Order: sequence, then structure tokens, then C-alpha cells
Amino acid sequence: MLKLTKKADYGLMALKYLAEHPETPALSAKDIADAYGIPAQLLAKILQRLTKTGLLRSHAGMNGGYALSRDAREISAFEVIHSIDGPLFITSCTKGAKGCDLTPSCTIKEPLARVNETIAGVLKSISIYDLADRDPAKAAEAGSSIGQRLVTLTL
Amino acid sequence: MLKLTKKADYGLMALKYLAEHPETPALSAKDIADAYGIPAQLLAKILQRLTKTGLLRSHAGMNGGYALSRDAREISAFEVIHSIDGPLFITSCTKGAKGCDLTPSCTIKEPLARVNETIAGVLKSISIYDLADRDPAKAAEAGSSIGQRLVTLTL
DNA sequence: TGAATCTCCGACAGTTTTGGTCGTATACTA
DNA sequence: TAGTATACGACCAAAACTGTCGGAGATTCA
Ligand code: FES
Ligand code: FES
Repeated sequence: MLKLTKKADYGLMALKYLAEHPETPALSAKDIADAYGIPAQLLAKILQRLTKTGLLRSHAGMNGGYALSRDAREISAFEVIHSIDGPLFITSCTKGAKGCDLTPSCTIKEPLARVNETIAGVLKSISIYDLADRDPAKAAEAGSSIGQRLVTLTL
Repeated sequence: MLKLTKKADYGLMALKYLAEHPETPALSAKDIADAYGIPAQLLAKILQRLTKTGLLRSHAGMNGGYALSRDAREISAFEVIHSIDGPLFITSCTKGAKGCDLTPSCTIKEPLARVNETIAGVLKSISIYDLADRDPAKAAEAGSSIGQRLVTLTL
């Protein structure tokens, strides 16, 4: 139904939270989970996956936790979603592993792949920083035009 | 996982097929299903839904079947997907019925809604006609630049 | 040393969503 | 009236998603 999983949602929330607390050296999974009221163990697993893909840096032991491995501006929503939900593909037949059974007959795939790319492009153009709360003052100062991105779809 | 359902896929295929056969007054669900090798009964249900939402016109009885209710250029992929998969979109908490349980804490929803809108825009800018096979000659003549759409994302 | 805190990781059950089937009622044509 | 085709709802099986548990390793601090 073209919606991202709750896990990816949680992951984005967590990264956003980390981006909003750059001063702290690390935040534990429980800290973040409590902040949003989401299952701690589940979030832990999500953060672990994000660590494995290099978006986060982890530190065990007391006062340990997770921290962004790069600047929030350098982490795209696409990377997060991709890390958690795996390769992102619109077409129900994931071309990755094995082609769809009815690949020969279906000629719809190619144009949809373009759409897919476009959506990926949109997601790639959004960084965690974009998601994080800006100063209300800043938002007011800039009026409504906080940011704009142009995406081209070639079909 | 951000992928559209097989049903929507089937629906798009079927419409594309209808768009490619404008001469025939109507095509039965079985005809189309056979052409692509997809379950006939399932496709029938899909076409019925598309009929109910006004994208198709149906006709029972012998030599009956389905036909596009408008020009293929006037039917967007968005409409098809929306008809089949229901009000779609990104955020795991469907704002439609009832807000998510943790709506207050989650500040990530608004920016994602913009992304959502952008994707919807992409889908809306694509018509069944765009999906249908063009004459190979035509494609060659026009070179690679068959069509381009611009989508703006405001965040 | 050892207790406390935290990450790491696989396995597992409960629920929801999908994909697909069946049976039947209805509409239209010849 | 027989044959074809849509309309619709109930139903089921398989897959995906969400969330939980239990244990194993790191790290810090007393
Ligand atoms: S559905 Fe698999 S190739 Fe189109
Ligand atoms: S997950 Fe429900 S409001 Fe964000």
C-alpha cells in the first residue's frame, strides 16, 4: 500500500531525536524509546541495524548508547529506510533477487522503475536535518519557504 | 516497504492492456488475465473495483467486458492505485481514520506528509497512456526523450 | 573483582495484510 | 432459455509486520 513500515518510522524518529541532541555524546535505546513511547527492545534492534549499515555509532557499557556517525545533513531519509526495510522497490516483483514469474508478459515494469527511481530521489534529497525541529524563530523568519527541492521524472 | 500491492500492479497492467486495444468495444476479465497469465477471478475483482470508482465501464452478457471510461491520457496511475489499495500513504499512522496512538510525541509526521504529497504528485502526473506501449518507431523518432515531468518538493 | 548498564543477536509468537479461491446472484445476448 | 460475463461477499492460506524473550558480550565504576 505504498507505506513505509513502522520500523522505518521509528528509525527516522530516533535519528531525528539524535539530531536534535547533538550535545550529548550518546543516547541509549531506552532513552529514545521512552521519549517517544515506543517499544524499547524493538527500537534497540532498529538502531542496531542502523549501526551495522554505518549510519550510527554505538558504544556499549554505562553511559553508552548511539550517536550519529555523520552530520545530520549528510544522512538521507533514503539511507535510513533502505537500511531498515531493505532495498526499496515499487514494483511488486523485486528485480533484485529473482525476476518476477511473469516478467516476459509484463511490460509495465520499466516505466514503473522510473517512478521508483524518482521516489528514491525524493527520499534521497531529504536529510535527517530536514526532519529535525528547526527553531520556531527560524521558521518564522524564513516565512513558509523553508526549503524546496526539484525532482525530475523521465519516462 | 514502500511497494505497491500486486493488485495495484495487476490493475495497472489491465488498464494498460485496455489502452493498447482501443478498437475493441470491451474485453472480458478472462481475456486480460490470460494475456498476462494472472488469476482471472482476482483480476475480475480488481476490475470491478475500478468500475465502481468510475475508471472503467462494464458490460455484462455475451461479448461484454470492460472498457476505459475515459481516454487513457486522462487516467492517472494515482487514481488506479488509490482505487485499488485505498487511500494510500507513507506514514504508518494513517491520518484518515484515527491518528496514531503516539501522535503527540511524533513530530516526524508533518515533513513526511510533504514527501507523501510529492510522491502522490509523481503518480498523478503519470497516465495510463504513458505506460502503454508506444510504437517502436515513435520511440525511435523521438529519441530517448519521450517525456519529462517536473515535481517540486516543498519542505 | 564484580555489579550495573548497555549493546548485540537470533529465535519466536501474535497479529495484520495480501493473494487468491469459491459460490452464488445478477445482467445481458442470442 | 441457454450461455456468457459481471457483481459481490465469504473464506482461506501464505506472507509480512510488530513486538517479545533470553542469552552473550562490552564497558564503566566502585
Ligand atoms: S509484475 Fe513482475 S514483471 Fe511486472
Ligand atoms: S507514527 Fe503516528 S504520528 Fe508519527
